[in-house]
Amino acid sequence: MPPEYIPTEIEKKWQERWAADHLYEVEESDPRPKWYALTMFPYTSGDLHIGHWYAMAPSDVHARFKRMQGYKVLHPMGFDAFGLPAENAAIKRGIQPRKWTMDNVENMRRQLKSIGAVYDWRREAITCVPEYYRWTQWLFLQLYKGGLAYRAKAPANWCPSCQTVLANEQVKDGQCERCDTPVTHRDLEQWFLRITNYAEELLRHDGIEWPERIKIMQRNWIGRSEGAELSFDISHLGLPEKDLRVFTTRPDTVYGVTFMVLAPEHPLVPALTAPQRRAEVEAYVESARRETEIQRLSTEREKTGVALGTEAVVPFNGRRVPLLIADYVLLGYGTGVVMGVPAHDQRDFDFAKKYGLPIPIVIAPPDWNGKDLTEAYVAEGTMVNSGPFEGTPSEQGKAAVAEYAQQKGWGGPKVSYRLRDWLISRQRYWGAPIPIVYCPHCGTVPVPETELPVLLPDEAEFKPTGESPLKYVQGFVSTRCPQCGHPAQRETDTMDTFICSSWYFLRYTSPGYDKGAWDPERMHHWMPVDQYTGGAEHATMHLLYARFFTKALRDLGLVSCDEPFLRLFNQGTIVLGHHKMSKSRGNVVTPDVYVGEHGADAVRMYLMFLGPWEHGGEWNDAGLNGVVRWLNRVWRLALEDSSVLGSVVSSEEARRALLRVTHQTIRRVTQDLETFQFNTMVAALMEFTNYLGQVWQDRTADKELWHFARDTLLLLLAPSTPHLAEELWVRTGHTYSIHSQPFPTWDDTLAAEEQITLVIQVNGRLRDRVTVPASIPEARAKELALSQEKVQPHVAGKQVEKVVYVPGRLVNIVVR
RNA sequence: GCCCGGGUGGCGGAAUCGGCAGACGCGACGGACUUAAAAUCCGUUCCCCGGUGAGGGGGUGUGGGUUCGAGACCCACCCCGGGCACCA
Repeated sequence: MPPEYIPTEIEKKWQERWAADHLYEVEESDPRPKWYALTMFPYTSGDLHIGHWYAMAPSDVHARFKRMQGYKVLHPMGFDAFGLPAENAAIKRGIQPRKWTMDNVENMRRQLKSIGAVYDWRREAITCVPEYYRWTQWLFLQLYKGGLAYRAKAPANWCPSCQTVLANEQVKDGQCERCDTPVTHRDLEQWFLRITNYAEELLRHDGIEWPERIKIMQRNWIGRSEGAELSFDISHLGLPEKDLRVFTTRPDTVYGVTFMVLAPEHPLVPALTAPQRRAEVEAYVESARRETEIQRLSTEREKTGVALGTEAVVPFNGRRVPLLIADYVLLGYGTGVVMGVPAHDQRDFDFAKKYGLPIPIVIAPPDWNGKDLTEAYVAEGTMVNSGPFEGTPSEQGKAAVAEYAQQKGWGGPKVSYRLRDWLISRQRYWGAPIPIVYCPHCGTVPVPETELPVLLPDEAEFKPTGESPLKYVQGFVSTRCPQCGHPAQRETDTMDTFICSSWYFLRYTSPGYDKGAWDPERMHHWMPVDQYTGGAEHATMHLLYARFFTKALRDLGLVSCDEPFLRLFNQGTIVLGHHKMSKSRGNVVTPDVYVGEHGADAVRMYLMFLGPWEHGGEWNDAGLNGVVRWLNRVWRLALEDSSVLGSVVSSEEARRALLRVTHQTIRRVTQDLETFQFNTMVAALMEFTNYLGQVWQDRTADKELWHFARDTLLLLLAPSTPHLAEELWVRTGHTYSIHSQPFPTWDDTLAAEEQITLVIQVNGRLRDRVTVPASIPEARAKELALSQEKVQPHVAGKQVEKVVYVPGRLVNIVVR
């Protein structure tokens, strides 16, 4: 009787052995080619759920596969540890955020180790420890010195529940990305990073293999529009500003402008408001400010606005047009002012109808009969009532008008982006303090690098006041100006945690390095990341920020690559009750129970077998049994006493068949691993096991051949079920460790089919199948097909029109 | 509204370049072993007609089309998921 498969025992044993032998620690001096395999690090929520495993187990399998293929694989792990939940725990349960977070780290590290992954734990990075955020602050200072960080007062997205501002990327459908609370607006002095400087480069995804979907999302997010900036004269109002500039994608319609609309928050609104209009305008501005993002962005709502009582002059035709404000105009896009062309823009059309403004047609539809429009005509046409451009096709008119404007000094061609600068200030406690001091004499002064880190004080009141809790920590706020030594105050906002995760992949290359954020040589050695895996929900947040950071740091001479992540794969999400698992929602399934019962190997395998990795899906453990049963079969089969095969002389045919199936399996498994098609890889391994079971039962393999096939199975299993494979490898008389063995390679000649099933159709309908040599000549195949008994009734008495032959597949007899 | 994915048995899913639809597994049903159960092993399992056989017909969201041949390609539509959305 072979011993029983007790996963928990062997898993514990091998995990300890691998750690003791430093099996998965990688050194730069290792001469093998490098492979940097990275999985998005988890947030320190407290418990690893099955969704985390779904992200991490298959990516570890891929990393292990690369390892066996001869790469030295850097596959690090760490913790995204700053963030609001730690603060909420402090408020709710009176636990200090640091303690709450570090306890979670302890627990999650233990859970992560149970996966049996190749993580090199010496390289662990935890973003909330001073040794890490010291360099987060240092990087902020480099960006500041490079002119990429600035402070400005602007209306910011405000989450009333989180009591902090949010970046645009963190607002989804007008709601806070974290807590789904409707977002409002606040005017605050905030720190921004100039991601817009990189808009054009971020649009290009040169040299990186990313899913098309993610690239499209990023392109949509950046939102490049070509058009013109045109100026409208307001010099007659006697203000310091002599013109109002607008961005438009339709400069060809400028002769149709009949009004202009400013965003209610536009700084020129007070100056442009006529005294008799002031009360109404102020009331409107106030109501617009109070609206939530959702109300304001609703496209269903009727357009509202008020007139300022002043006018601008369209320089192209001298028309005087009224100035208005309306909340459909956004301060943050373009110049915050739009030209109203009611005939050729539906929003302007609706607005003009409501307020009784004229709607002159300046782009004639091809079949225009001179009548008024019932809706805006937004398609191409011929320019009419357009001065020197009369008769120009509108498509050409766009560039022509922009060009003309440039000559006349009324503006010119312009590209505009939807992307805004990244707002990084947060009125929260649990984050990296922004290393800035405000001095009454010297103004905004960066903290000297030698004084970093600016330590986050442990004691703070977590009252949700809308201001950073740090504001009330006197010992933190009160400081001296690094320049003049006079009493000064520290910035009390902390940084968006997405800053911390914008460079963690760089820190992994040289953990513990204390002369900089990373060791330039080691960073250069490992970067860029060869394979990144993680959820698609980060398309326009983390993935965009990390690319921006890399490019900005490259321009500051700190990073040696243009892109951080060469290849990207997005696994799907495991949901429960149609919701993403999250601790706050309370729908988490912990893997610990399954691991305790069936072992990590079975859970790893099952997660891969569920379906295509990119799909994710509803969690259901019903099929786990099947994987457990199979692994037990593998166990028993591998440990069968092969000495009983000593007398077997396998036939040449059986020999070739086993070799063929083995090599075909190596090919299938290898190709599936390379393309992340884990589910079909598992199926291939199951089929191979079934086949070997049959071979064993029939005793058709001699001992040597059996050992070859069995060992191949173990080697192919090694990335997926590392513990089981190791145990069986050693038990079958091999030397530890299977994970230092090369991955099997296949021989196409041996894998080639000798016999094929030739499908015989009549008029495309299956009538028979015959087994024939793969090399069968076309004439013979057709002849064979026509002579088949089952084919006869379907061709008898009919005219054979033609016979289609697809080599290696089928013959289709077309009859009439 | 616009832009991406996707829709295949009771379930998860497979199907290379247009060539045997349903691999692999779950579940279910039947059987072997057992005093019994668990475990294990064997068989059946898309639907309909036919006798439970031989055989035939239908079938990959719906309706058309291209083709010797369509799950895959084209057109129109329905549904589901994701992204963007008053972006001038």
